[in-house]
Amino acid sequence: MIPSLLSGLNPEQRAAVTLPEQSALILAGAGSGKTRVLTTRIAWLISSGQASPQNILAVTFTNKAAKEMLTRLSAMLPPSTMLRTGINTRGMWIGTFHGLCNRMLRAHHREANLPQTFQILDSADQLSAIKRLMKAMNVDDEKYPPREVQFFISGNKEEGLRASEVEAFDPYTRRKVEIFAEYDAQCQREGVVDFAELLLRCYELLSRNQQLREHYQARFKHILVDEFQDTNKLQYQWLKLLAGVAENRKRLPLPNPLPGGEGATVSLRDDFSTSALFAVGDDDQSIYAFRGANVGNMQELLRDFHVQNVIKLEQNYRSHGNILNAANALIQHNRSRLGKNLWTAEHQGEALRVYEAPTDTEEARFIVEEVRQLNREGVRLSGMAVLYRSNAQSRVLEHALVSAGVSYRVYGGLRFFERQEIKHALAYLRLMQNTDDDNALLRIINFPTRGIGARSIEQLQESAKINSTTLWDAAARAGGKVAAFVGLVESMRSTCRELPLHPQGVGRGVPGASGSTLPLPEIMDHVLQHSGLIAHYQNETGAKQREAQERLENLNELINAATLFVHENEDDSLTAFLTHAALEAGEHQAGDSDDALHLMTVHAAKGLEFDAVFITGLEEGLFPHQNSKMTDGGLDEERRLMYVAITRARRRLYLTFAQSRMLHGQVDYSLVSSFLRELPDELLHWITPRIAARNPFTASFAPQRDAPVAAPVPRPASSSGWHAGQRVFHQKFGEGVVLDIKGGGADGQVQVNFKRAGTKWLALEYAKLEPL
DNA sequence: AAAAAACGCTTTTTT
DNA sequence: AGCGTTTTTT
Repeated sequence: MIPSLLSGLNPEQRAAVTLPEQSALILAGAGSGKTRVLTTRIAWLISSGQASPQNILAVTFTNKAAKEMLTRLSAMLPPSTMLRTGINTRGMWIGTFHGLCNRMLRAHHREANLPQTFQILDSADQLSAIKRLMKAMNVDDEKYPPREVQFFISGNKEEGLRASEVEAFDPYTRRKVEIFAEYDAQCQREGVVDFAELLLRCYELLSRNQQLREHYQARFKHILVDEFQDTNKLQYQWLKLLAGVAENRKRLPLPNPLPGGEGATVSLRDDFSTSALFAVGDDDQSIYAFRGANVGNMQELLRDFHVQNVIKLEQNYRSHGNILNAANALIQHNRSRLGKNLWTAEHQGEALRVYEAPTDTEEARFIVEEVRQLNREGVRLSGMAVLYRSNAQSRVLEHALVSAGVSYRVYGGLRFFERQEIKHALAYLRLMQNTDDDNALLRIINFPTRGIGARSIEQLQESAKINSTTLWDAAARAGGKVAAFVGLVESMRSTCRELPLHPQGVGRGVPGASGSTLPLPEIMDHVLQHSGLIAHYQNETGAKQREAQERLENLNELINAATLFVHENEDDSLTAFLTHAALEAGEHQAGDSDDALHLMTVHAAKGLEFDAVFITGLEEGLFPHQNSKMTDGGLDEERRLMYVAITRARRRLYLTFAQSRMLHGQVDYSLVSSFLRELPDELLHWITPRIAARNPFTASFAPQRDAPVAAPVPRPASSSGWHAGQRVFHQKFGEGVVLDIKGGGADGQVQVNFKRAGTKWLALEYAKLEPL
């Protein structure tokens, strides 16, 4: 049985899977069988009797990854085994950091000082809560942009800091700290937690409650972490705490000298942690530094856990040689890597195809053509992916795909549970369940409109403030239309009867709330009908009718989602569903079975693979993104992103870019991405003429001149010898592209986007621009 | 109070 | 360009 688990693994993979019960770091390159190693490790621990499912805690970054791990595990631990030894996957805890923390907080909500039915704020909810608070505090939102405050709060929480712990040396920061503190107080009053709070609260729960901490430390002897390079400081602290590592060396120096003195022979693991941490990651695929991921955790891990076992998985099973070589060549431009080079036993395969389009529309058209051609040649649509840096780029692609009749699916972007109509519907449910949720109340008190205007709402807020109660309590004391609203929610609540507060056991799934509750889909249906949401959209006419129709379909889909949820989950309570909606906003997708082309951002593509991949918009300023150049190490992160993109492809890879692109409502002209230039020439096959070898004056997009032979150095003293989109060279600033021209003649100016120096206005008279 | 129009702001990536 | 917010109109 065990041999069969290990068969087919290469020596390194096998070594990783069968490591002794110690902490380890597995440096797993793209396509090196990372997930396989992780799941096989778990299966091996269990089937060799070293651990029972209860001893396993596995952390992933996406719900999708968690699900896949579970699926693979059930396949690895055959049913017969499961029956004979009573093994199933139930005892394991597998999920995202947020999911696992949520689970712990629900189980110990009392100890964590939370209502059992606490709600989770997504980023948008959080932002509106902050805006509301700032208004109440009379904070100038010009001086303190709510987005920045949100970033400040979440950023600090992800560093493990509460407002009281943030160091503020200037008045500006001090004010933000005040808002931070007030915000937390407001969340506490309203019984809601944001994403970062889930983690921080769980961390604090474990660190303050010795009994609980020891319970979980004793239980989870094996902690396995996927995508370890993406963990932030707080997540790492959480892992250390759970694994029984002294969480803060500064305050809590390491374990007392061992009995027997320095040379005592006690196993290392017992010294530094109570559990074995098995971390799998790839520093080259760290692409979430922008939201606090700390690659440095890999180094810390080696130290804190005294890791002796570092195993590199460098054999790639996914891509052809040329693709890997390109990836390797690119990533070598990054400094401070742990060092790793992928290789493959596969043949070189074909060269990477490079295409330069005059416009983004043309780029899209080309891609669609190639997709169709490949499809005719037998490549399934679902085996191909079009990747882009930012979501905004999908529009043009979608347009081209629609007109060509190619079926496609966009991943990410506007998520199902983030649509307005869905959030409205969920807000009713949230309010019914937790009347303290002011966010939810404000969202729906006048939607659909029921004659409660800004004035009345202000009065409610006043009254709530004076009596220091929630808005709901204030509303309950009001009369007129507000009273009618309160009555409406009350009546919906009593019909659905989610009232009984069912106790939740430690670490156990919660069965649906006793028989007194209406089934979830019926609750949903009832609320949609009686809240007036359905009627509201049905009554929509004119220009908005189409949109309303779509919203109605989405609301209908919400009922389907609830039905599906009830079927798939043991805990089918309303709370569980609302949690699902907040934590897995992107999971719900209809029509999974169709063969459709994949459209997604590069970020979203991590962990996936395709026969053919298109990396689009390879333009300086877009990919690498302009903003990345402002931040330290930003360009390196962009390069890792490109590395991720390249390594998604199995057999064929297209790299495309456009000279001009409609972005934010105006046409942008950019140079080709520097990443493209970092790839070795011999790996590239230019479908359009290669840039470096081309004479710009003969290229299709170059200015058409009447006398191309004359004037080798055109001094544009005369009117517009320049046009937007033209490539130029400047003595000091180097290469650039003309963006705009102001005036003609001697005092004319041109705006140029320089590759190195950014965008500048130059006087034509002095700037000796040369065409390129 | 609701709808329409004007304004202006952003717009990288996401659990 | 699209979206959310604010102002104006009905």
